[in-house]
Amino acid sequence: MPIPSNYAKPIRTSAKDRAFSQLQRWITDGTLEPGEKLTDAELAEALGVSRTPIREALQLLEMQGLVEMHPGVDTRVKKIEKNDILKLYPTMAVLHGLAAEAAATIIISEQIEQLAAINMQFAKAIEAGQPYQAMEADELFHNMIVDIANNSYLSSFSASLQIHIRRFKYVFLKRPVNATEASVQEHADMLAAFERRDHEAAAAIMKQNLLRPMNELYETIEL
Amino acid sequence: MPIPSNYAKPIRTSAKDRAFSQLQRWITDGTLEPGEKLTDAELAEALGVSRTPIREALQLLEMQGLVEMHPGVDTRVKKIEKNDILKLYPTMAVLHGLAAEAAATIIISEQIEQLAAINMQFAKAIEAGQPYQAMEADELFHNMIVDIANNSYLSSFSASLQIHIRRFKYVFLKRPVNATEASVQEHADMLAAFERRDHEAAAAIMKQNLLRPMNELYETIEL
DNA sequence: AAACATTTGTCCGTATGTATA
DNA sequence: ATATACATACGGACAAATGTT
Repeated sequence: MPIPSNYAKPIRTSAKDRAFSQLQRWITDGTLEPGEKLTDAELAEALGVSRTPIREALQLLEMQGLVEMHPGVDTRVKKIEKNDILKLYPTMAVLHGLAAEAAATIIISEQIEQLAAINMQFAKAIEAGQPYQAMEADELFHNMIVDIANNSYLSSFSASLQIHIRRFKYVFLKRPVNATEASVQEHADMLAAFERRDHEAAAAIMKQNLLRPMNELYETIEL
Repeated sequence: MPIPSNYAKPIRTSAKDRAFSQLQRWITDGTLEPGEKLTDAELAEALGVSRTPIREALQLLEMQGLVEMHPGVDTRVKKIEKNDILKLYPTMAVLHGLAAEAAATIIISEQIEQLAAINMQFAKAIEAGQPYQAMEADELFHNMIVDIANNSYLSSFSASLQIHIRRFKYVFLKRPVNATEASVQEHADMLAAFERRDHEAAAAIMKQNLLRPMNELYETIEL
């Protein structure tokens, strides 16, 4: 019996990893609310495992800043404030700005085409009024550039921030935010900068692509 | 009996925290070499605790990128390459650049004076040929600016990168690198930018203050 | 003030999985 | 291919610490 060649090798997923992913999702999408108490025994029963993998997952989430543990007292989902948006986005802006700058000098035309295709999906999702799909396409676009930059430290920080930003949107907007067409244009401009190997312009556009939505979001929430 | 007012409240430090700090130190200063195998049972005995807190500490170190765990196989100190310097420093540069930019608008004169005092200690250490003290003063200077920026995400990433950069120096140079007087001048220029609330200049100088040593270090190692 | 209830922290035994002979 | 040795993953019980009644 022929085995599909590109069959994903059965990644051994530990109970700890499953618990980590599940809890991260629940915290990100607001199922577990900010400030909510987390008892490991309870979560262990809910996920059908012992306390050990739950504890380990919680400790990792604490390091990621999604959970706060008070030894001997309790463990809670970390709170998040409106003001955090003014810390999350500028940090992401400089990181992705660096990613764009680094990517500009090593990106190949095939990758630029792929990015253009993703941007088209992004535009379609916006036009069709599908905010969730739009958000995913936008993240895909940014993540591909981060990957191309080939900087593991940058990638790690970016991934962590993306989780926090996603949570921010879900907690304060109850749904993915509507992306604007301005973002589509900025993406296109960025690709043009890539084509002429203009790393400074690419970085500047990338920063703008994050700081503009920040301001829009900030005004939306303050209503 | 009067109790010292600013007596540090006896922080309850768990075995896991102690193990984490100790292992992080050992990895950073090169006591535990890149690629070295880490057996939890062995470390547990060495630190006088059970395997549980060791395991937990190792998982946190893995998330920080200092350790790599291969389930069912082994756990090793993550390797580090010369090329990592070209990833570490630019990332730190944009983060600290943002810190300087943010700090510039909210820093108070008293803090600028404290920074000037730290910079003087930095200069003295260089002149006296004390590279370790110089490195510590330099870190103190940068960390104070990061603190002033008041961005927890930024602080977290910066602290993590600082560990990796320190490790890089110890692994490849076997000792703290000699800081140059150029750095002292850049620090002074930065403080001048703070005083006139010039956040753009502050950010630019900060980036330069990290990218210049990167290039010097890179050339030194390639010898 | 002291004992209690709750929750986290630690220990160690066992099961499971991987790589090697 | 099978067995064996080794290290990790998980589970459950116990200990310690905190805040409260």
